[in-house]
Amino acid sequence: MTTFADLGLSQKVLSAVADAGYSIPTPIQAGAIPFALERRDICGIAQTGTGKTASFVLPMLSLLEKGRARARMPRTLILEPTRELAAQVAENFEKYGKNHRLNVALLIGGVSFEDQDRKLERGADVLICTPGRLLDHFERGKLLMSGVEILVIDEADRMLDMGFIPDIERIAKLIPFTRQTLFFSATMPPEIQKLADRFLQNPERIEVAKPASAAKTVTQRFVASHSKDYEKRAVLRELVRAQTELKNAIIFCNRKKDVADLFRSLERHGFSVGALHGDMDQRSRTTMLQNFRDGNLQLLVASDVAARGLDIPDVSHVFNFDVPIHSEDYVHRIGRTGRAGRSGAAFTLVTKRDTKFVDAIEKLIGEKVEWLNGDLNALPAVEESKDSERPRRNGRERGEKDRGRGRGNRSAASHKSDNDIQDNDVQVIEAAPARAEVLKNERKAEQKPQNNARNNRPYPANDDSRDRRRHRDHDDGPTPVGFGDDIPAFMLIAGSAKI
DNA sequence: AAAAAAC
Repeated sequence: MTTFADLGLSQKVLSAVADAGYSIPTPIQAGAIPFALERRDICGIAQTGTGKTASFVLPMLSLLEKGRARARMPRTLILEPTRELAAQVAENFEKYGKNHRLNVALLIGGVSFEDQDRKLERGADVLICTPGRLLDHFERGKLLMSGVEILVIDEADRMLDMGFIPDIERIAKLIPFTRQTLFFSATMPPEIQKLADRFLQNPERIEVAKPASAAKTVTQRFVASHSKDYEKRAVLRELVRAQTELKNAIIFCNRKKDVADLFRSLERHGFSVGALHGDMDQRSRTTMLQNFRDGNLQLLVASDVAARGLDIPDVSHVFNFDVPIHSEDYVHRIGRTGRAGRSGAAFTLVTKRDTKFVDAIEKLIGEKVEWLNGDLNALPAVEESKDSERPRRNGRERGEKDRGRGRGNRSAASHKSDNDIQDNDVQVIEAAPARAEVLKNERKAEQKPQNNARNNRPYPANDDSRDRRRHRDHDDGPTPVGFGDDIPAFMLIAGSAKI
């Protein structure tokens, strides 16, 4: 059997790999590493979860042992489609490069130029970049690409989706054509093949089988829901609470706004939850992801920025709050669970307007997905509850009224949009006649300009009350935002004070 | 019906 020692990697690399606990390379690693070490171009067709990153990081480390970087003249360049992926590759260089003295610079947007400039000035052996920030540095004259010996283009199909190809072409023109190019893509449709032909010279093509199709290890279920957001949120909460084996979960929404809304709603309902989408500031993105990885957050509400490539081991559940519009995204999303042969569960909320996307998904995965509690036809008509003649005006959960812990008239004006979300969650379940008003509120909330400070930082970065909150009884009802469990006494007296 | 990425 092939081991890492058979691939021609340097001792320094081998020892770091051994320290990380690996001895047997994955197929893409066994296939790509020997050719990469011979300075051949590579066209790798591999999905995430196949060990693709190490298949270029390890040989690059070996090759970089000869020579040193000069100021503003990086020796190698790795292009990634998202900031998180770039950061992840940088972590791989840390891990496997611990016996090396290489300068690695992570050039991504959303963070200050200063540190990045300093690293470029000092001479970077490895640049790991998102295209926009790299070109930004280049245009500011901080960077010469004429010394680049190895270029890695990762996730090429996704780069194409995201419209990065013109940037990539531009960058490639700035690098000597004598370079070595390592090109990776999860899929190889004709337009990607054309790209590969342009960037690569006599490449060695390595294609690995898809990891065991998600259908095998992931239990998939559709869950019928009415289509209003507050109804979907209620269905989701029930679904999450009903899971006995839930360790942690990613909840996908199609839109950034819905990520923010659902995050706030879940947080207010006492869940241990984080959020991740591309309009959040980079610091929050990094913190959220780290906290989720570390187990400090149980749920992560995310846009498709988290659907592919991010290495979050051991996610027990995936919930699709929205049915993805493109069926391939469904496969990527549920691929976040059931990794490495472990079992996983994926639930998708489906409303009447989603039927054609659901059909496309079933066609793509080649099987019918079971419904959890009956399909859309079994969906009861919108419930009317007994105390519907008394629509609630504040954010108190059903059954909470005797607890003396309502939010009173707090923030009636100051946190309007937050209250709208809360109220909708509650009112509509209980009070169908209040629907007209609720709809009006929802519309108002939607028209309200986005409050950036709030959206970008769904919670204060160092707020450790989250950790305590996850141990709360989840049926406790809404938590006043910003206090965690440390609620000032005066707030516990219903309706006592305006804040 | 979207998301992602530069300031």
